[in-house]
Amino acid sequence: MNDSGQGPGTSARPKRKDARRNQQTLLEAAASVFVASGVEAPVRDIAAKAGVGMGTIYRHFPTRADLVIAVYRHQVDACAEAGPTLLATSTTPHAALGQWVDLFVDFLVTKHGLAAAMQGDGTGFEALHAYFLERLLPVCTQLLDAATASGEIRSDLNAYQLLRGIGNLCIGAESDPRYDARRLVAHLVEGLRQPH
Amino acid sequence: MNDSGQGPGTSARPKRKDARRNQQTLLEAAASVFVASGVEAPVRDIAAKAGVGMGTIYRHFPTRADLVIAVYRHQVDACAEAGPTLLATSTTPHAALGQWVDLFVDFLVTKHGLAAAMQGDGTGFEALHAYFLERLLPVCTQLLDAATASGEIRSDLNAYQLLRGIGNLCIGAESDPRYDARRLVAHLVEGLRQPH
DNA sequence: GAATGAAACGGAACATCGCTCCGCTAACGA
DNA sequence: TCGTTAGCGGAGCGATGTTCCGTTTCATTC
Repeated sequence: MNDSGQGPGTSARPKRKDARRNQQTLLEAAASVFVASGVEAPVRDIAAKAGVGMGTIYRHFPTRADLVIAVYRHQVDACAEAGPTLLATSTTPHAALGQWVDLFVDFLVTKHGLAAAMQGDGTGFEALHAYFLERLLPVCTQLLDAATASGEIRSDLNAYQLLRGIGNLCIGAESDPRYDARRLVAHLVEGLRQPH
Repeated sequence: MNDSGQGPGTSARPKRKDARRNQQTLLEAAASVFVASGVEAPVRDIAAKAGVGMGTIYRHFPTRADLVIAVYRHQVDACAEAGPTLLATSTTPHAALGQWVDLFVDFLVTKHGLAAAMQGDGTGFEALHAYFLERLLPVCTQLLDAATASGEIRSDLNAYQLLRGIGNLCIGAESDPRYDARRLVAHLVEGLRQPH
């Protein structure tokens, strides 16, 4: 089930050479523009950077969210796969959870505007939210369950709420030196130990 | 310094009767539209609801943020003033902090999109962010200092980071039944007790 | 190596925003 | 009453996401 759930944009590889090349060019251009201007950069900028027309973008990625997903798919997958690994190699489930959360936060904080887009306020990024959830919710659930079972954590918080809380805490972290999302998240995770 | 820092939009009351009436009408229309469609509702909708032209809105409130501030000024002020009161009447500073945070969260969660707008991602709501900070940062600092002095809290988190974290956690809370911002914030505040 | 059908492209065009500008209206003081 | 001018209204501008369709280019067939 590793590659079957691919969303639109990267699922069926196009037949024609130019189409495949354009898709690759677009992914690279988008990644570059995202780094420079954030995830909410104008679509025109990405098209210009890639040297293609608007229509080409929307042909390959019907939605901006699809493009964002395609760009970050590998990293999200890596984060998802790190969960079980950490659980197996860490000293305790709680330590594994902490390290995994750090991984996730590092990912979000270094992607300009990604956290904000992910929580989508009707800006057309709902698909992005759904994708993150689909990939990371099972992993987070597994880690949380393990930590709960080991008695290290006593909390009525489920994985969805934790994930969402972490995502929220990361919003705007990349553009505000006074704000340290990592520390806030650490405090939140620390709070899991106390019941209510 | 309580009323001197009033922002644009409500400071100098206009001379002409129609202008004053329009300002009042606009505030009511805006409040109504904010409830129905959220804080990010199109300016045109508010103008239509108030039965005035676009120019009239921007004459009274140079920026969308100014309008939002004007609409919620009273409630923000009430929240700010509740801080010292709670500190005086509560059993412990930590209890006061908890109650005050609950107040703040309740306010944010019941205002559609306000939390998201407040953290402003360059959508022109920076003034809103600044206003909240100006009003609430001193109060939060006072509460946090008191709780720290009483030894109930040991944390290197400053008031800005706490406020911002709370604001972030409230984003999207009003439109997602699976997400309970109050509980997340409670966990965060609980985490303040643990150093690092 | 043409011819041809379809896939893919490009960018003009449309809808929707926030916000500005300026000709016109009507409130107010003399 | 009447002139001044604060205030009004909404067309218009620039930016943005998205769609649409005529044109180009590839892959296949003869």
